[in-house]
Amino acid sequence: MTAHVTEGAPLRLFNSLNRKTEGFTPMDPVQTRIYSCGPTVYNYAHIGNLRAYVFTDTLRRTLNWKGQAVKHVINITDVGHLTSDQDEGEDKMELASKAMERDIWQIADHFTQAFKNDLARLNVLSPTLWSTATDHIHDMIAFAQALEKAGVTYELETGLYFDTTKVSGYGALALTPKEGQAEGARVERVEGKRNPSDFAIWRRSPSTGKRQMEWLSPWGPGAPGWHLECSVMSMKYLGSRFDIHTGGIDHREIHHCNEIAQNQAFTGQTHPGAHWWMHNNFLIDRSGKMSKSKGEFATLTSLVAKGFHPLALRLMCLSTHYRSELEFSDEILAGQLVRLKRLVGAVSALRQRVEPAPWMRIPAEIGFSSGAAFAFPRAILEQGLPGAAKKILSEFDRELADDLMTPRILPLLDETLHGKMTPEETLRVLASMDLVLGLNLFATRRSDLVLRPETAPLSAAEVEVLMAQRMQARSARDFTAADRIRDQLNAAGVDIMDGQIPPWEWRPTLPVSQK
RNA sequence: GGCCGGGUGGCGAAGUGGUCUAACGCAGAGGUCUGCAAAACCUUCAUUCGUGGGUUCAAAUCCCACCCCGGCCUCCA
Repeated sequence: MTAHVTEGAPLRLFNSLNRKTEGFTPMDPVQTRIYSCGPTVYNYAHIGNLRAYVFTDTLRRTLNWKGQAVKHVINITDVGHLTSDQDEGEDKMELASKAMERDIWQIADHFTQAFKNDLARLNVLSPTLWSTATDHIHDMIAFAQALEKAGVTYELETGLYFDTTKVSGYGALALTPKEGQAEGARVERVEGKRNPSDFAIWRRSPSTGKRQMEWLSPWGPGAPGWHLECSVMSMKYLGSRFDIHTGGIDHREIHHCNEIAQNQAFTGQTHPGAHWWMHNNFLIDRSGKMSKSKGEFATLTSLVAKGFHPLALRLMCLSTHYRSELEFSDEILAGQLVRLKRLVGAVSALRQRVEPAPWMRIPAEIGFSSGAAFAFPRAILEQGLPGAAKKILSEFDRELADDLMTPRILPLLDETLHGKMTPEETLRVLASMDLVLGLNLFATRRSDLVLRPETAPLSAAEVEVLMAQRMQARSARDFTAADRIRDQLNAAGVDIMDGQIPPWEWRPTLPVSQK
């Protein structure tokens, strides 16, 4: 086999460290190492959480598409962290455990599975490795001991703390001056902390009670600080220096600064660990349903219950650059679903006109990838394509290479469909693009995207009965009766499409019901 | 309060000095098709870029002020 590197525009990625878009050069010429901050599994992921993994997946697929294999690690935080700095020391995991009347390990397992299931529904490829925090407690203790030995820690009643003045350039990633921050403005101070930015490495269990999750340590029974696990697990699996660390933009100012400080103290070097620190922006819901603390938030499951297919959310995420805020509403999502239905419908129509061929196996095979480059599948798909196809693919490549400009890539799908290529050429171009977009255009039929809203007043069987009655009326040219049934079905959230297969479909539920 | 980022058509969203009378999608409008619709397809849809000043031959893009929105300073994607 020839080289793994595929020709194309040089990949440029935005690095939060210097807030600049830089040319990407992997440390290992054929494999890129990526670590993504994963969820704390004390509740279901809301759709804003999920945006982060669609971003990470797009990054990873882009590297694969451009010829890089990836070693991708996502962590699962199954250790509870404080809901507040109150002394009770109740943490999210413990609270969930009480609320659901199940032990904390069951809680973690339940929400871990739910999270992985959400990612699968969004067609997010599995990472090379899932890394669970509780599997690495002793690694964390050893790491914390090393920090202690390096002289960057101090002990308080509440645990072991990191002295952020002991590393040079603390907080550089945050771009904020250490002075002028209003410590205590919104937070209860931890008594004895030397600097406002100091953070816990090990949280000692309160003397008043035992946590469900606690471990013995040189600092007494307790639990590791949240920032510790990412340093430990990324270093364990990807080495003390790796290529890219991703996370939500809310991690940029604190969590990742702390992680960098730990990495620097541990290695005794100024290198932050990862070369690129990349952050996705938030998904904004003006209706205020993105706040877990208010108890109500949109999950993928709640969208499905309204009749929205998960891939519509994926398309929605891709319609905006990952560093921009994305406005969310059911209406916007409904628009994305329409767009996706049209794309899938167009692909299906083209497939009717093309003889089955070996290359058609490629889209499905990608789903099993745990990090391999897409050089081979791309070569198969793109072999012998005409100049027009090469041109549009190179534009696709150019936009993708420019810090993952997915919003400028989506129009190329339409351009490809409207182009002058043969059906097979068109499909092969789309298949190659979909290796990155992950919209699953080839394995999905329009009817797969149509889900019955839970609030629908009719069952599918009841709809079929009414459809048959309407068909009978139409045959008898009794259009008054036929239209009455159609009105009834429309009111029940069913759209009728005579002459199509299938001849009707569910419409997602929108807040203010409209057609 | 401090520090970041943003405000582009009905909605989402590209565009950061001239090719912008501003990509693309959704919605809307007109058309083809249809018993009529729907779906699909075709056409159309911002002389204008939060507000007010300024710089420049030239600004959505640079500068200043103001208004609004988001993030971080606490766990959070």
